[in-house]
Amino acid sequence: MVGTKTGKRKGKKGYDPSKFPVFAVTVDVVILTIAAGRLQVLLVRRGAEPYKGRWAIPGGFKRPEETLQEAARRELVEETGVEGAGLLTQFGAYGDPGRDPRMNVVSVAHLAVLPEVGDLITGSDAAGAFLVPVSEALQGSVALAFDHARILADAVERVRADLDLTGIATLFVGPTFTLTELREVYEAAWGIRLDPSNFRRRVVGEEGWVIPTRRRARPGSTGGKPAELFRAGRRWQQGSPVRRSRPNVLRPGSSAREGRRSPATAGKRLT
Amino acid sequence: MVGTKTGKRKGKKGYDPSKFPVFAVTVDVVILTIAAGRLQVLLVRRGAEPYKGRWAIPGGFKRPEETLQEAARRELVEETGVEGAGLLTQFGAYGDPGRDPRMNVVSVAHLAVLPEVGDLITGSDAAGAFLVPVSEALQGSVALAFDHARILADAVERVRADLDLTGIATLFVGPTFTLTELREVYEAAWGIRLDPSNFRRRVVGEEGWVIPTRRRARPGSTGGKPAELFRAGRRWQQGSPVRRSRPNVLRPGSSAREGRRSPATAGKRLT
DNA sequence: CTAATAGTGTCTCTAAGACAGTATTCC
DNA sequence: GGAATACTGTCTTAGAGACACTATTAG
Repeated sequence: MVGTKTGKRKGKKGYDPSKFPVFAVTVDVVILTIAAGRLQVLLVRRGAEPYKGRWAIPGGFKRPEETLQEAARRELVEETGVEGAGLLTQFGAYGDPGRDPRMNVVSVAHLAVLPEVGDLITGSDAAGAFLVPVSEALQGSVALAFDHARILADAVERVRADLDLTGIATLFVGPTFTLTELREVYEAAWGIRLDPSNFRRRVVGEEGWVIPTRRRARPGSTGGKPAELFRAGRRWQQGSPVRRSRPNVLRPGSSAREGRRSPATAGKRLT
Repeated sequence: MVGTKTGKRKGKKGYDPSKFPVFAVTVDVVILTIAAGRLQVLLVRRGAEPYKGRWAIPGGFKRPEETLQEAARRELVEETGVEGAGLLTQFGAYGDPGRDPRMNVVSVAHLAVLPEVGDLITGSDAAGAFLVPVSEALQGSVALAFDHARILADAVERVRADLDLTGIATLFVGPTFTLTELREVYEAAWGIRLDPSNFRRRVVGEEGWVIPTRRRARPGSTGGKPAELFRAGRRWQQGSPVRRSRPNVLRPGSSAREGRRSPATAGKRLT
């Protein structure tokens, strides 16, 4: 319990500016990607207590001479070997008392989105890094350390909201992509089906979202017409062409759990 | 420079778990309210350096035995006398090196929304608390300490986004309110005009948003029909009935600065 | 009375969604 | 050839916005 080497309280009015409680500050990085049509998270397995036998979100101590984002990027490389994560969005700070039994620590959590994770290394104090489906990590079939389940849940909530509001969807796909790949980002993250033709009209029918390359993707082993390859346009900096349809909550005559809407293929839950 | 009493680095692989850099952790609270039809922020004026002559967002040191939210609530009361801020949303952590010249500090910023601030006290180390229009604070006519201008800007951005996605609008109004009061929340925060009749239809025309009390508000000194008073319904827990119209960015033939849309009273910029 | 604010009714138009049909590949 | 995937075109409908009109107050 190193963190209890705190400053002393001074009277009832607060703290003397030169005496204050000290904390460790860590940066955690939730790395999300889509593989096999599912949202996956990169977790590390650590040997030492109190992590033993549990999975953790990669992270480590912030240093005074670096920003939070720089610290996140450094820890990411050190622990997992993942480099060049284009965007690191900070989405929450976690400081409940006792969340780490070893010390007083506040963790600042970041979200990184990648088209794919490369070769995973075994970092300094990580006994291994692996991709795990988000659904499994959240449903408890994968045991997470400390409050990391809550952090992961918040990260997923954030990415779902950001798909509505930002161009984060394009970070899940590579430099060129097919419209099906892009559509599957929304489908995997939101857990819904989107009509391919309506999706195409929304994205291609307006300038600035996607720029056609003159190339086509090779069909998979099951055949099919080769899909056109696009690059992301500048407009993603302003938002997203696709919006999550407003869920039919609290409608009289339909339960929130199973909304019975007559016009609805989109917004339909996946099974 | 108290914070430089850091732990020592160990080799090139990271930190020894028992030796780590120590930080002060502060919680800052951006208190927003609407007064005179404008979004206003509660700022404190502090006497001592390096604050001297500058305004600051209220806040103070987190203690190890409390959560971040508890710390925010405590500091809020101590510094401004504001109590019962229903909701404290955390929206960011700030840890750039040197952002506070006195020590290594990471600040976790919170957003509080109130229908009105009561009597403002002069807290422990605050030389006074005052309401300041957000526009003035952001345009620099009010000098803010450290990186507080950026924190405030992030807070405003967050509340704007939350108006779309959450029931935060109801926190700006009292336990009962008129539809005009509610509409003015969106108008003040988004800086747009909304059509009163369409706003009414959207909010009243669907169950669960507002519950009529049988009372009416007294008109102002300029007369007018007395407005019906409502309570907030449960549905605000799921979202908002009103959505910001998608800004017409990058449309061919219209600049982002002055979109010339034929059908548009709503979404029109305020002057 | 007039000015001001609250509230109703109705029209138009856009964009989302449903879905039938065509094109091009793999096996 | 058939199955699978990509893409096009069209119809329907919900909802946003515009706006004319009525209702009720202060002065």
